[in-house]
Amino acid sequence: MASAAPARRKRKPADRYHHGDLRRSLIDEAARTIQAGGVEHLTLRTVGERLGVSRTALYRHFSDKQALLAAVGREGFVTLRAALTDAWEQHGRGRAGFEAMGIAYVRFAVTHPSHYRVMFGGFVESCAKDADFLAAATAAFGVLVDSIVEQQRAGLIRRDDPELMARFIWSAVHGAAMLAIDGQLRGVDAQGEALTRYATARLRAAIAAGEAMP
Amino acid sequence: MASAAPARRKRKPADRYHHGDLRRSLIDEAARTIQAGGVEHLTLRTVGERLGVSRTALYRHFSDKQALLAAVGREGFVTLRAALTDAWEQHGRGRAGFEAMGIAYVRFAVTHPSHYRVMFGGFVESCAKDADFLAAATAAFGVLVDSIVEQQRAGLIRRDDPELMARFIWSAVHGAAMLAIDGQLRGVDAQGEALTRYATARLRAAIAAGEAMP
DNA sequence: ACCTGAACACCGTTCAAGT
DNA sequence: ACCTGAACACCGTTCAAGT
Repeated sequence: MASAAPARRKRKPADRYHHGDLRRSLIDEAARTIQAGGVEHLTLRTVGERLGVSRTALYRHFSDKQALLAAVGREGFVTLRAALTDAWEQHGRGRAGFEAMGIAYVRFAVTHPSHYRVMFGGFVESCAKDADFLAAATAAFGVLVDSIVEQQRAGLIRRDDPELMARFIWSAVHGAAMLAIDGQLRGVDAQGEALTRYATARLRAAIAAGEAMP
Repeated sequence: MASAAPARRKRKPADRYHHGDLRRSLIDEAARTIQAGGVEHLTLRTVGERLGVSRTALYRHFSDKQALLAAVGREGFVTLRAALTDAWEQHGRGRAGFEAMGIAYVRFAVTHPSHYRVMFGGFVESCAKDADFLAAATAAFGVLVDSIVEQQRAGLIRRDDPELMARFIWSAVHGAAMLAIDGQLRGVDAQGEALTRYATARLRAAIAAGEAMP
């Protein structure tokens, strides 16, 4: 990353025939490229070149470009899940924690826009194809569902179907994140902070405890 | 569209040197291809071939592929705007109309998933580049803002900043649409109907008239 | 003005061959 | 097992040339 001379690869340890952990390196390099220039700038040739490896070496570790993208997306979901869990637990697993989750979610999207697009943009064709990708996404979603169940038990929010509630909340926050990323929020509030604040406040009102709706 | 013989183009009227309205045909054909197989299946060569035209003829009408996609996306926003206006007006410009707008929105996305993705997927690079695209998107958004202002005047909903309220509502509905398109809503409710119904009901509660929040 | 055809600089992917 | 190098079938885009 910080190496200045591009054509130099003559160090002793790195020059062995077998690359240390090429799979890991490929994912990292792909993620870096995507973060820097968007998915459309990711080419297998460049990523191989940057790692000092043939452009077909990748096929030992991934079935095709899609699979590499799926792996990148999967890691995004792992990171997102960690961020959500953190927010929820650091803020007392209650109303404040729930709001913090929403803010953390949008912040993740805004700071990793291209990564976020790989996760949701449909680049991973009918995600169902990649089991790992789907599992990571489901796990991230699970954090939200769990927090909803917990709040229901504490009498903080309505007792509607937790899955349905989670989808609704996710929709709203995901939508805010997308609008922020897409630059639809021009001028003031380009980062979507005001929108996120307003959205979490209104969502709280929307799901406040009351009679259940079966 | 219904022509069976592929290699036959010898009819008298269609054989003139100048194509009738190539720009229109290009947009239509591109939209058709996208609807059928997704954006990634759109190639300029095929679209030209299908119209019986050189693959470079397109450059007389669009600066590049991006510009063609922007035109397709623009038309999507025009259609969406019409659908929203219809729903709003056909259902009495009130609470029912507002709900109908949400349902119409998700229905548009679900019935034109690939088209919807072109509009929001970031394929049109930092949409700001294409003025027509942006104008059409803003116009569609305007229908929502107008309906909010009208409902505020009628005392039906809170008097928060209409733009902010519109962004919040849009976020929620856009998010539901994306989840439905992405196939994240597997099994039951694959079309997102239950989610949309629940979302509109909860959103109504979220923005119900009350003390304003400046 | 509008369109063509050849050419250019790229892609992802395959496959026999190397170590 | 892991990687290479040449080859294949594609792209979008350009540009001189045709009508």
